[in-house]
Amino acid sequence: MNQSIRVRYAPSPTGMPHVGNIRTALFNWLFARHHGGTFIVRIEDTDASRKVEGALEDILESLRWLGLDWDEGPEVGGECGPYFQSQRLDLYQKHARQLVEAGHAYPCFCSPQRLDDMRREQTQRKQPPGYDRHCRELPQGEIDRLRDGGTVPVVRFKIPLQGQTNFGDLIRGDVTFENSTLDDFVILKSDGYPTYHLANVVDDHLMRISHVLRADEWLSSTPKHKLLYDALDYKPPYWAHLPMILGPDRAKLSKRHGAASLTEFRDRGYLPQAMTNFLALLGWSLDDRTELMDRKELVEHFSLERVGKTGAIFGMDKLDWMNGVYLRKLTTPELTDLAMPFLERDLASSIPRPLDREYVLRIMPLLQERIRTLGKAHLPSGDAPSGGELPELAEFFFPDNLQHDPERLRGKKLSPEGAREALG
RNA sequence: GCCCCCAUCGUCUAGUGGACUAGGACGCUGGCCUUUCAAGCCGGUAACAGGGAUUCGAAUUCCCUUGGGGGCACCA
Repeated sequence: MNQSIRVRYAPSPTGMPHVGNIRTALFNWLFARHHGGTFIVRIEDTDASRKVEGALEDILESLRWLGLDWDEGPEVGGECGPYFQSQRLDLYQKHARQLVEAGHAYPCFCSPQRLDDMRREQTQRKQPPGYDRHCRELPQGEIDRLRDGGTVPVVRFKIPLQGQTNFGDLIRGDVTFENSTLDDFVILKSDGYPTYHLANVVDDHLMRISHVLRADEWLSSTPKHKLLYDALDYKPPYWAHLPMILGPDRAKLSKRHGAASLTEFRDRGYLPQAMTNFLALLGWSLDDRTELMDRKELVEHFSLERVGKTGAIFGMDKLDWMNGVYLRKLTTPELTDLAMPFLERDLASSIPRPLDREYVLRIMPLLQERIRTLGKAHLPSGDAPSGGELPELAEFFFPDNLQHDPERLRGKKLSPEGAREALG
């Protein structure tokens, strides 16, 4: 047991986790398991307004589905709890206060209106948008006056006016930012909640996180975090920014990419072992030929050194192929058990329910070698069907539905009667 | 607009100065097998973004250009 390796997956419950989010969770989990370390789940719910009902359950369910068990976090607790940031507000407030007292942060009374106007003007003049540090050097008397006047300030971090901030990244190498390009970001909002930056740094330190494995999109906020660690006199963790998973249009994965949520893949009939294997190969590889690996092999071989730097498009074709491979690895009874709920759900309604498992078991060998998913796509987004959906292929063997089939089957010689005959 | 990151087949990738006439996989495609389809097996298609530099020798090192992505909120 390596006591020093502690990593976390820190999702925000603002929606369904997509494959990019879960790939990050997977890499953290693989890294922890490979090193005999600890995998922690922490919920970053510091924005009440963006909270989505059911998102938390969806996140945990996605992790469970893939078998990514966590050692500390929701439902299991742990010595560094609570694991919901909304239950740790006093800690962040204490740290914010401490930073103000040490001269690393300051209260800012600027109104949202003023900030908005300022940004709009900067953008118009094609200047980089950023806070103008209006409140950075307010005299104490002025601060007291504004506070007494009822304005609740935010707390901003003081970025050094000169110099540069440098940090190492296990995947990217050395990265340097000019401090002049960073602005005095908010660490504590006026409602008393911390922003991501503060909460993240405070918690990673308090939870003794050794390695921060997160998506590339965070790279440009890392200098802020580094500065925060320095100001707090905390030792920063090792950073490893993972290449992003992109949509077919090469852009960051988002809601409009439809089929990206994990539970949706589950509902369409993808196997968790196929999903895990496929996701592991997005940004990581073992060598020049090994592709099919089970959970145990992935844990055994995973290493940060073999994580790439290039963003990867989430390509459905290969996932469909791989799912078919895993489907074929199952024994026929195993497959039948997994398939029954999907058939009950997706077979034409004209076929009487409940389905006869014995019959399904008999036709399954004919289906197993050609299916790619267990269910049908139900996609409003209109994704192209994979062409290997079990219910569609299985309908051929249910007489009630025969009249609809002839065109769909490429084998023209085989009659439905012949098919049933072939079954013995 | 500014800052940061990245750059090998359509896609996922191997490759860390010579073993590269650039390897594997998906996809596409030809064949075999097979009563059909599929699966399986065998084969084919297809890439080092461009330009300089370093070197006896660059996919591999450096610089520039171009391209792509990400970030720049009292969101994470």
